[in-house]
Amino acid sequence: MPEGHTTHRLARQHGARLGGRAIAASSPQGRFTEGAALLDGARLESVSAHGKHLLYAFDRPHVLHVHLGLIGKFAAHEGPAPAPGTGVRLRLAVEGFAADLTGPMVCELLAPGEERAVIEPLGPDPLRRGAGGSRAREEFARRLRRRQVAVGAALLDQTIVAGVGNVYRAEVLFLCGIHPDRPAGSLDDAQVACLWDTLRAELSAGLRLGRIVTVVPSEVGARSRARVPDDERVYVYRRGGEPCRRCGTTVAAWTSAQRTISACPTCQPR
DNA sequence: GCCGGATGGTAAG
DNA sequence: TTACCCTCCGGCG
Repeated sequence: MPEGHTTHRLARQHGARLGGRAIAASSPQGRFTEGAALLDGARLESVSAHGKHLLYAFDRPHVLHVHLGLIGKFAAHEGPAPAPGTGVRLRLAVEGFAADLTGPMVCELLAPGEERAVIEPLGPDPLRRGAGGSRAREEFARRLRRRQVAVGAALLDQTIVAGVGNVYRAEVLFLCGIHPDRPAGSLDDAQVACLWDTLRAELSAGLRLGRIVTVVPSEVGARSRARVPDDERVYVYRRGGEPCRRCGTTVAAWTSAQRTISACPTCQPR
């Protein structure tokens, strides 16, 4: 389930449980054997998330770069770690905790300085420190308006905003009442501000809860986000053909930026 | 048991 | 635009 809230959650968890300690690194699957050998026994200094990218700094020159992609996962094992499955690309372990990485799009070691090439192109990340300031919001607005594309496509472009995926783009556009096919350059200041503020709020909630819940709890009869049932967590994502939770209009679905997007034609007028 | 899609991204045609 | 990579899981027979 990898959008930005997932990487930031992992960065926190791994920083807390593995940081400051000597790590046992291995590649049970065998596809990262050399990298794991270079990290084995190193002390983990810090873990940081930049959009969907994770960077692990050690007391060694190389930096571990992980991108989960669509299907990558980190499984956490508290206490004695079980024997790793054959699909585990990388296990990072200390006494009492192990993190098993499967199916990542990227798992590589970067030479000193190479992290810049990963981080520099990224747009502002709504979950990074400083995201609440005016500078980050203005940077988002600048990058969004610079491009002559539909706002639905723009939100998936990691050089415009980092960490947004297919769920949050659909949900945030619904929450702001903006049709995904609106040209990004046609949005007014209030709409751009709404997008940024809503991205920050929703990704933060996802980070806190560990799952994506964008519905206002009272609208589905729940008392808090944490209590919203799994099948009522979102307004429009993957709900094409079903009635809008707000107004009952049939939710539309089509393709935008090579991915399926959904929107309510009434709540999100063109 | 097989097929296809999924919260992602790139590279080739 | 299409193909492809990575892994798992649900739907369908």
